Amino acid sequence: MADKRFRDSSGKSLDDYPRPSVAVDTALLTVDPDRGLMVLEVKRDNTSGWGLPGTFLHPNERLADAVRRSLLHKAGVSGVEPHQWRVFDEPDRDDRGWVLSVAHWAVVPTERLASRLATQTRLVPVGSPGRLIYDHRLIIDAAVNHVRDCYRSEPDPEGLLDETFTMRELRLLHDTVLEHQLDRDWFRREMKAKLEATGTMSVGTRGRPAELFRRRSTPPRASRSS
Amino acid sequence: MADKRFRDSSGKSLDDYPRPSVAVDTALLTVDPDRGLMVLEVKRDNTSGWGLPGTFLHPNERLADAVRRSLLHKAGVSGVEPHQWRVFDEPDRDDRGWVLSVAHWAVVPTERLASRLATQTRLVPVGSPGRLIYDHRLIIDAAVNHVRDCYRSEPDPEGLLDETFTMRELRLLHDTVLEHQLDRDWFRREMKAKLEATGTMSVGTRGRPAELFRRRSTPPRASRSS
DNA sequence: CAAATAGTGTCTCTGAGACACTATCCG
DNA sequence: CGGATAGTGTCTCAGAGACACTATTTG
Repeated sequence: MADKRFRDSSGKSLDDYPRPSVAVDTALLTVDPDRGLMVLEVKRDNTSGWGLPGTFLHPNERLADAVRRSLLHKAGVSGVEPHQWRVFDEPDRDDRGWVLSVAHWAVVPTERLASRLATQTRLVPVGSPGRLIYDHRLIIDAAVNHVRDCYRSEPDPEGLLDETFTMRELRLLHDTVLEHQLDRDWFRREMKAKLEATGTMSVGTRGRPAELFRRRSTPPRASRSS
Repeated sequence: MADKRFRDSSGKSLDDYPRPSVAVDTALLTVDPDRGLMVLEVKRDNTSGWGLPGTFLHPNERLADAVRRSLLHKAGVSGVEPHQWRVFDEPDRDDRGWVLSVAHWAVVPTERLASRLATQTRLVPVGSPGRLIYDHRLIIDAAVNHVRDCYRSEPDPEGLLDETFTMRELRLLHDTVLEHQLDRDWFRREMKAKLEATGTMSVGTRGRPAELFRRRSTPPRASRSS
């Protein structure tokens, strides 16, 4: 990249142009077994209403780090692996000035939200996110589409289940994400090839014990710690 | 978006943070019937070597407009509908300072490149783009993958052919883009349902005249992002 | 034992892909 | 006419989906 090739025909270079502010906004989803996909919203300061968590990019900060910081500070949520979506660049989308927003999405197991700031945040079904500005509704919809796409063919790609799980647990999760019941036989055939058998069996479950599986040994998503 | 919700816990607001420079870089592809997918590179000022065309975002400019401007000024190419890909945000990726780059891709019919600045630009096969910096190679690869994905199921979604065309012309284009010969029968069955028949026939072609088709009347590409 | 769930075998029917045949142009 | 391409009909075989049956647990 480097060098002067960005000088335009009038000879201007890097420092001659005003710069936009850059922000990140994130649709953080989770799965409620009963209510389906849920999105986290945060109370907006000095305003009535709710919105997606976001923040301005700090100097030399990575976008993914800004996302994690905003979720931690605004919602008390950690252990997030954000996915970048797209940049919103309408010049007048923010009345404070020229602000580009890089939209992100992420999914976490519901347990990760146990620590969330109860008065500052709320979890609502993705289908009825309340009154939000245009951008934010698009981000939620894109997040939902992405997650559904992922869960159509891969076993729990976002790691919402524990390390090992039964076929039934996996299928019920996919049922919830995709909002319709998947065929039991097809699901087993399709997913078995993409999982590792552990050899051990579930105990204490109703009915015949089921074999426990684990995700194919892709290093189970780095930075999953605290 | 608006409002003070971006103030962080220390009460800082929009104007208190240094801002990054924002640039756009574009992999502009075209199809050479003999050499396959080609990418346009521009000579870099004050440096030996070639790179993808790019520019800094002007005040209040849309990203897509910056892409069009850079392609027009640096390569003499017009009529481009850019697709946004992703943001490169490594803090030290540019040695002039903190520069975010929004990568884009686009495809144009080869005729559009007739006007290009011959000494300033070159067209090279996507498989051997020469020595480029890391970012740029990724952008080219992503562009190629996107284009191939598009052409797997939809008839000439990027509008590389004229308004009407024969099945054969369409299939040869897809063959070139996908780099393997598609089955004639399958291709016809699959694509016919997604095209409009014109009723008129090709003339002057070798063999039996073929029916001319046109793309389904979707308004021929309004500004789409993402 | 009844209910619930796991695991496996098998049947069917659709649709992708392959092939074949006819039609119609150019030279 | 011969070569090339268009257009359409038909055959086959794999795989999705449905169904059935057995196994093994809990209550």
